[in-house]
Amino acid sequence: MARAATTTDAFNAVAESRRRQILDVLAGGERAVNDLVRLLGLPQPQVSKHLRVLREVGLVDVRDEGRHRMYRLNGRPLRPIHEWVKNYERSWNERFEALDEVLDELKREEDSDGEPHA
Amino acid sequence: MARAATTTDAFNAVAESRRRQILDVLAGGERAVNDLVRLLGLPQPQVSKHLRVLREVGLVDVRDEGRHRMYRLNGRPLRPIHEWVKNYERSWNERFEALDEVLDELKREEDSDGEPHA
DNA sequence: TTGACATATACCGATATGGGTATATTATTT
DNA sequence: AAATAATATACCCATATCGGTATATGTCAA
Repeated sequence: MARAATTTDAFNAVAESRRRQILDVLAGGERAVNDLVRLLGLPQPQVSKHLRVLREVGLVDVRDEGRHRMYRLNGRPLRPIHEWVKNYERSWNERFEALDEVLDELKREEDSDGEPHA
Repeated sequence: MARAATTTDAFNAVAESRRRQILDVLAGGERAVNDLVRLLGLPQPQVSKHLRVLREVGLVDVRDEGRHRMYRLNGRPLRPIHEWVKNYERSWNERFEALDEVLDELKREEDSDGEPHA
């Protein structure tokens, strides 16, 4: 087996920064493909391919409008990411890190227990 | 170019669910590799390889303790993920989605403006 | 020193990827 | 119907991946 398909997960789909950029643009409202092409400065086929991935994981919805295809954000599949990562929020708090260092200190003392304080 | 290296980002590193599992275990405290092997039921080489990736993106720290290597969580690199994804939080709120539908409704009416109501 | 334990790495295979370029598909205007 | 615009897809390539298995490295014990 190789790496999990990009279409497996929102996790995998969103690992690509271009796709995050696309979502960031769409967060400002519906857009046609060419708008995205212009705004992101990417070749059109790439944009279409990224949009396909995003669509397959449900992160965007499409709507036909004349000869345009309007893509719209659907953030729902991002929820599991948020749920997962938010549990780690405290781990980058300063207070937590301070506590962490204290624990390190204690651990170090414990390690050198009984040895002379060189 | 192929897909971005797993060691590029926390985004990429964490796209793999096994690595998320490892972090979840380490959230409970420092662990030796074999502990992780037992707890996750994965072959040891795989665990070591995943730990390498996590180390390279700074998500874990290592400490030598005798013939054990103790791995510890460092959540800091997850912060950008949290920062990014939290901006989409409102997009899966029910209220927001309700608003969204209203806008759809308006858009549809606008589209059929002037045409006979078939 | 020898042996046992803990961990890391090397190697192999299959696979999906992202980028590029060309072309197909579909819709619109004239 | 023909030309044009908007978008999707088909190919090709190079590459890093994960899984598996074997082995190297390092540390402690007897």
